[in-house]
Amino acid sequence: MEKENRVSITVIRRLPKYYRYLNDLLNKGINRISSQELSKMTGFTASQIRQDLNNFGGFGQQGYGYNVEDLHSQLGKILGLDKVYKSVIAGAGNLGQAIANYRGFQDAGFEVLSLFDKNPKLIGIKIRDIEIRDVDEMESFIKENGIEIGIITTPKESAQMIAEIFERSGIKGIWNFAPADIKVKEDIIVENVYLNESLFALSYFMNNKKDYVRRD
Amino acid sequence: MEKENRVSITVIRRLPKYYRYLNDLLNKGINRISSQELSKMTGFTASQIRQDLNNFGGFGQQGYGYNVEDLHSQLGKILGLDKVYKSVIAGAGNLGQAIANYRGFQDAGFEVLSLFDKNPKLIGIKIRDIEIRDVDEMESFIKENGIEIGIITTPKESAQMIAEIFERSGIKGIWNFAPADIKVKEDIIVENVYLNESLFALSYFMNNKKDYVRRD
DNA sequence: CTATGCATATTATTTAATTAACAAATTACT
DNA sequence: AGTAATTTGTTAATTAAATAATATGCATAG
Repeated sequence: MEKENRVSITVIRRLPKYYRYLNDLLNKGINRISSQELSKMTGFTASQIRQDLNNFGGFGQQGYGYNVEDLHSQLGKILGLDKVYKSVIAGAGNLGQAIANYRGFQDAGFEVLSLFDKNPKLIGIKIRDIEIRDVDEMESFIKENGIEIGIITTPKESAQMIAEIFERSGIKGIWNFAPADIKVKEDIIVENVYLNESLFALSYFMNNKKDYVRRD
Repeated sequence: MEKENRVSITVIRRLPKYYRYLNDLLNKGINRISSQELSKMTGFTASQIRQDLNNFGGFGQQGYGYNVEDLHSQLGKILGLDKVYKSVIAGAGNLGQAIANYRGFQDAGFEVLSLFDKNPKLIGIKIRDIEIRDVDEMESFIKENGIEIGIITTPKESAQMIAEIFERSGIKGIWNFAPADIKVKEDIIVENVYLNESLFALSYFMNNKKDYVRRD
């Protein structure tokens, strides 16, 4: 029961990409797609695509391919995008505001209920109806509103402290933009976005073109 | 000559992490480190760390370990961080401003010379001495100033158009934040930051804890 | 209603990545 | 100085991932 066949991380990281392309197809009104066509779009091999999808069940039909709408909705369920998540953002600087402003997240079911900051100049300001509150109120806000996701967009010096508030408040997942490792108890899911690491990789490839293979 | 032993992407993506930890050690005044200690810090196995580093040469010493300052500087060179890159940002919304504001990039040698937008309300405003200009001037600005890196923080609808301006202007690398695949000629390095994919992965793991293994 | 071709699901194979093992070099201790 | 304890570089073994192959089931055309 413990070690049921877990889906590998490499597969999981590809799912959002499939989802995005299926969404594009849906918007174009295309309702049928083969793994071969998906391969051309995504750059992954057809074989890999079929294997990836079969981790979660046989969504296709021999001789036909995949139904775009069905596969899109199935992947949405697998990714948990059929639910609505309540979230808060710690750090109301440009990055925090950028995330609060981004419609794409809202549309995918990630609702930002409040931003928090310690800068008195920011407190009280609203970003698209979302109020910036004092970080001292964050813990009680999270508890009272049943917030599940905490987003860290503070400088790295504050990241751990914020993470601990999240932990105390019962947050289930953390989306961390600070270039620091945060330590919280194991059952909290932490997804890091290390922008500097991405930039450094760009820099590396610019200096070592031989190692570069384009991946979308 | 063509297929000299290329370093695998998975290795390259770990280098920035090593670099970051070494930087931390440097700031702490620690001048010696073993692969085993690095393993504890980073979560990678000691064996993997030694193998990764040996792709680029033997930086360590048997019985001693690695000299922090030396390894840090070597990795910096490998990543191309010993140079200064001139860059511009297309899209002066919150995200573009966040990047322009972020000292960390500046410190790593990524200099933002200008932001560009089509919104007349933004044009002329300065972010930390960096002026926002009309996107119509972008091509000539890039050419005149020898800009090497173009950063895309526009909505996805404009991303391809911006990428084409970058291509025409002789940009060498593109850091793309728009959730869209951009098509440019093969010798331009493209590094994508797909924030929605990261968020979807977080969502997946929150719904499928069994598949989650923390990776820093 | 049947035959042909298409495209999946699934298994086998190959390739890549990770981990383990160990000889050689160095440090640190007695 | 001599010996035990470290710790690397490197090769070998193992595990994981990607690709290829193939049998099966549907769709479509006549």
